[in-house]
Amino acid sequence: MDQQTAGIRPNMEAAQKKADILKALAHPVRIRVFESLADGEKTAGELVVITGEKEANTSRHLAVLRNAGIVATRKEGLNVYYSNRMPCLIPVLSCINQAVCTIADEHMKVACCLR
Amino acid sequence: MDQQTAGIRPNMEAAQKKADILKALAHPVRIRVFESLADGEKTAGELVVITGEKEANTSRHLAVLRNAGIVATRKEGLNVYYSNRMPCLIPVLSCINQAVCTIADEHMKVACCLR
DNA sequence: CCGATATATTACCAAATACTAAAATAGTAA
DNA sequence: TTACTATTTTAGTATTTGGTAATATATCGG
Repeated sequence: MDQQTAGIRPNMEAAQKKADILKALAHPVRIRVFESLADGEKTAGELVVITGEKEANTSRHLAVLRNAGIVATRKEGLNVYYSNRMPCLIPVLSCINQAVCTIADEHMKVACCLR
Repeated sequence: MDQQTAGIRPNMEAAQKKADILKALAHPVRIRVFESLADGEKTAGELVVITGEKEANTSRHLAVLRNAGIVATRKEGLNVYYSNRMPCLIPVLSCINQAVCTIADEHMKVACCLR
């Protein structure tokens, strides 16, 4: 059945997988986490500070990123270090930011992202 | 309060906006719609066929894309034509696809995206 | 006006997601 | 062992999202 469906709608399965990655990134806390990992691994505790969220909440968001395969973890002593396992997604967020700016510019007629 | 918060956590507002764009894309039906608009505008009816979903459901997904500012609409007679208003997001989906392939390769130890 | 067609919206329910407090796990060190 | 720290998990609830059927809106051709 899966193969037949795939024959009829070849992009369905792929679209689902892409959606899974996008969903994993589609939360402000997870975006902030992921962006902050661009310059190197950080412990869960450091990420709690960066997000400004409660430990449990940050931990759950980290689990989402980990389950999606976007970040890797490494345990050292008491600490768990998180790192970016999918560097190709960094430019994606820049593109998204461009889109945000395009929309903002159209809405407010002001240049919002000069840099 | 918003400005103070922005001072403390400068990326929060931006992260929220990026998340809004990502969320708008993070659904297989919407991904398929958006990808199919890469080669030109299509009517809502054509998109219903492409998605294989019920009209009402496709329409709701189209509304999500429209509200996010990702697609534009143009009415001509009875038809509503949808078009990509954010072409910069097309390469984003290629990058996402790369990520999907990376993860798939790691999981099954098979090259999945030779195309 | 009418009926037909294309699209959008509403109302409703089920399922998924987000946040919190509390408990559990795991490592370290005394 | 006990105590302490870092992190994760569980359980609870609240909010959001997704799908469907029914209804509504809009445009065209008589």
